[in-house]
Amino acid sequence: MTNETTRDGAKDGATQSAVETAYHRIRHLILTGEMRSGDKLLENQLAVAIGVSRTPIREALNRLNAEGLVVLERYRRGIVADFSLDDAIEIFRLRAILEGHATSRAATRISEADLQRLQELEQLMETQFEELGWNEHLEGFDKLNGEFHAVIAAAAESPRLEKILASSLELPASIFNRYSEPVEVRTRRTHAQHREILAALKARNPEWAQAAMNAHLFSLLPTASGSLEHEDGAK
Amino acid sequence: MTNETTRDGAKDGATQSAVETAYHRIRHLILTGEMRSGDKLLENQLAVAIGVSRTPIREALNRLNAEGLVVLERYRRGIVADFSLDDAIEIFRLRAILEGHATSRAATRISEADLQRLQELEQLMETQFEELGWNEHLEGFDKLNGEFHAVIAAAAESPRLEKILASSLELPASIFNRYSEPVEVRTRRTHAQHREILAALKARNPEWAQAAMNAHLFSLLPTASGSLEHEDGAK
DNA sequence: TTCAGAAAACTGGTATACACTTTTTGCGGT
DNA sequence: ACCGCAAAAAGTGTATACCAGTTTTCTGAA
Repeated sequence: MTNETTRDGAKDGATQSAVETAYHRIRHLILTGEMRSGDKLLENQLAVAIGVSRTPIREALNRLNAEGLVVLERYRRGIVADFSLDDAIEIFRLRAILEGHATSRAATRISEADLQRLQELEQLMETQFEELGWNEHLEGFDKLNGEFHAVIAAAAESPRLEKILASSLELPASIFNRYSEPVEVRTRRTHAQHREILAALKARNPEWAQAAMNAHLFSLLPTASGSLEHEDGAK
Repeated sequence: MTNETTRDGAKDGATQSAVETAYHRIRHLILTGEMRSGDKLLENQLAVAIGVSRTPIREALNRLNAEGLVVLERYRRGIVADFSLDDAIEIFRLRAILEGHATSRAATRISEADLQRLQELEQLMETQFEELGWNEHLEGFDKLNGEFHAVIAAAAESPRLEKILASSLELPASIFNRYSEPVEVRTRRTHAQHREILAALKARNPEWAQAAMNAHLFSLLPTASGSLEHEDGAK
């Protein structure tokens, strides 16, 4: 995306460290599906491709390994992780629990500015969808959708919760699409659900907000249902 | 501890990698309180102390940073993280949610052998307590208690959940003791609670097991209560 | 084709060097 | 004594080279 040939090139204030660059680049390759499950991640190759030395590449790969996006085994070259249906189910179950909790907390803490931003983001997603149709809106949609959920996670004011959601429970888009219902059927529902979450947050109603978020997440991966029943056993 | 002068020296099967060694050593220093909040972590110093080069030390520090035990900022030397009361509350809240869920799942999945092991562990904790009294039993207790919770987490058969519990929600013992009730008051209650959790697991009752685990965790940090009420709003 | 053994490729780790920052030190002025 | 501030020292971030231990690929014979 950036036109740098050698190293940083950002004339902007804070130059990113080499690890950060490498980390984000590789992560992006995996999450967008440019690299698929099982693809080889060679340190030297990545080093020249990204324009840094092996050292920061190794750190980046280790981070991605810890996040579960890359599989590293001693003396073996790294490969892009594979996600079974069970993995996807597990991820969505945990996301439901944690993001539900986050949304509940956010309901009583979120600022007016963030509410505004959420509305704006949902608006953008909907107009983009109208303009671009079903398949071409995906790239932009993922980014906006990601920010939508990230704003809520941040509003929960629980730094560890936010970090876990951002770093341990990601699923590459390509994998998600493989297991989820087709775009055509989920898109409209997603917009409606986002609006409901937003309404619940505006109403400052934690229970509603949590329920709406849970419904949203479970609907994305139908196979993952049948567990929230357990959740209220704690009563 | 080991008498190695240069490198590995373990004649045992799988020699640990240098990063693993460094990671576990430093982590141990922090969790046991041998290093306290704010203490400096110098790469060179650790390198010679542990007997590896700077490279694996850096990887270890990065991991500990991701886990929240160490604070790293660019060009600044690392320091042992500080945990405020709010941090402790957050950690216990998240542990309650996640470990509660894990216990619920474990109830329907745990093997007889693991149940046996749990009983054994609890037995050990109680006899050690009888023999050693209140203060001297702590070192051993922490280890046994850790395994008790780890066995349950593993029995939930949710690898990401297990990893999160093991790596993102740890609190150094010294910090825990600062914020928790004094040992004298919590020890006996803990044993009773462990027994109840065990009973619920044996009864294969997910709701009971989850509730018992939640009660256990919240009782350890009284200040963290007042949030589970929200949890069943999802009904 | 299949398989074993040799060759190549790759990772994990060490050592060294150097740019860029932070941290400490020391000095001059008040 | 205390401040401010510049110079020196210490420390991290990255590059590079090199080697040992493994895995992966290649090659040639059965």
